[in-house]
Amino acid sequence: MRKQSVNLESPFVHRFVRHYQVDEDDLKKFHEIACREVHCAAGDDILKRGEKLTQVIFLMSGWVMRSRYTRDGNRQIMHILLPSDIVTPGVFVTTHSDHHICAITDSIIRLVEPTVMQQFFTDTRSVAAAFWWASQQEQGILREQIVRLGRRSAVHRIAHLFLELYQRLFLAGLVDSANFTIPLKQNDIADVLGLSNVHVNRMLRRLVGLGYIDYNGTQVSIQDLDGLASFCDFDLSHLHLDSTLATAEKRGAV
Amino acid sequence: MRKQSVNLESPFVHRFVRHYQVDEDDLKKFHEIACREVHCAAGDDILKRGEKLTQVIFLMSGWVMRSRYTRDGNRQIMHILLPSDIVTPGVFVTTHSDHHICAITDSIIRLVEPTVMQQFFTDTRSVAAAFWWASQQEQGILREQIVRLGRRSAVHRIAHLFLELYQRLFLAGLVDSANFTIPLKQNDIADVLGLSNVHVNRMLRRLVGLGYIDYNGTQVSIQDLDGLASFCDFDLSHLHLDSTLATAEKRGAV
DNA sequence: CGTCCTATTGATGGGGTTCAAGGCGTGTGG
DNA sequence: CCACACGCCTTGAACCCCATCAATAGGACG
Repeated sequence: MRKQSVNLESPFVHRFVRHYQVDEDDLKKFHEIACREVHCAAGDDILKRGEKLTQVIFLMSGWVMRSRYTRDGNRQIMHILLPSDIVTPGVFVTTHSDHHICAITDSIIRLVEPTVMQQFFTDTRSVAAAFWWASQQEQGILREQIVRLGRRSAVHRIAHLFLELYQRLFLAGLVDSANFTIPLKQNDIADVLGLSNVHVNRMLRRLVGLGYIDYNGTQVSIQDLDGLASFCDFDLSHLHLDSTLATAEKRGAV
Repeated sequence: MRKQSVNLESPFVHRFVRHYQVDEDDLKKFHEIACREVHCAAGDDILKRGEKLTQVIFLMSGWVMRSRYTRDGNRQIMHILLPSDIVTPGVFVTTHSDHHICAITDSIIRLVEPTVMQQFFTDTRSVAAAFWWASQQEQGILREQIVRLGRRSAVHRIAHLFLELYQRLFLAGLVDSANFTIPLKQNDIADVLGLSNVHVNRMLRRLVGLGYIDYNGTQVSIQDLDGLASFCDFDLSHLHLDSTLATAEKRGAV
């Protein structure tokens, strides 16, 4: 994994300072918190279904996924975690995980003791609020995923997913122009979107054919951001951004 | 809406005291909290998409839903709220709602000022933890909904949904035996499960034909709980119950 | 230079949608 | 008290999106 674009600062700083009203100095304290940093290789399980986790986990770099398997062996990827996301389902209550959490790429995660975390949250309320906001974002993304699966066609699902990933990478400061490296195989995309890998392939070809994106298997380049957003009925209200900030910057970045 | 079964105590008490380690006296304080109680009629909007809500809302009685509409007018019901659920997407951070919240049946909701709520949570940590747990449950349910939509067939989706609703009603003490009143039209079920109303009708008939359930449009009666659970690959780990308590009581209740 | 993994493309079939018509119960007004 | 309307359920028929099966191609890697 080579570094993408200008990412000298932590994705947390980018997301929470630039896109939420958190004081940069407060957030810096988060990086000095007592923790254990762990490097995961692509494919590593971070937390298996049924395991009980006693630490709060944050994703510093790399892509991670939450998934479930049905009895007949089909996989559903429910959510994709990007740098600056909270990996642990619950920050306070640690229950047995109801799903797998697995590294898609090589990743770096940070493990924090719940007591440390709670102390930090009481000391630094602004950051606590920011993580609340992040958790609201994840819920919004989950709900959007439900709409995608329930009421959108295959082409639209793919386009919609790409726009969401792009937007979230943008929030974390991991892309500047409208293209990004996607570490998902077509098979993975299929398992995110409830489709077959074959059909994902065909619809990807169609999106390219329509001129909306370029795609070569590892790199997604969105040719027509607004056009694609309109094509697949994408909007970003579920990310709970202040005003239209992100949209404005998004346009600026094209 | 006539009262269902033995529901003399609050659904909150039933859910959090009987199925979570909350002290009953602590939880009683929740019912004495400063609040405004509002009665909603079936069909009333509680919160429209885009509106900003400044109060924390709890559902005391009735069924409520979260939904979204796509550009072409299709509705996706993302989540169904039952008594004892938290209606407000976030307890602390109040953002603009990214979805509609609407009463399915006549309902009673309780509005609490965020400051009051925060004070209550700091005073009564055990209840704060319980609501954290509830919020984790909702996330688990959302993820389960994603699996349902992405990787299950129509019959299985319906069966799976019915079992989940039953289980949640059971947690809130709103059912005793394995049947319950379902206020959802077949059209609503279709919009929960990403199907057409026509196909929902046919698959409901099939479930009845297979002997798994009885269904007359308003009443669902599960004939073979374990058989149905096995049929549609249902398990309740996403509800984060302590041990197999609920399963045991479920069996006892049949 | 073979092996493995992923992408790609064709052919076939099925689960589910869509369109359309009819039935049934309930309420409502003449 | 009947007639009509309306909402919801039900059933049939045609069609289509997408899954499945299968075979080929194209790297990456040892």
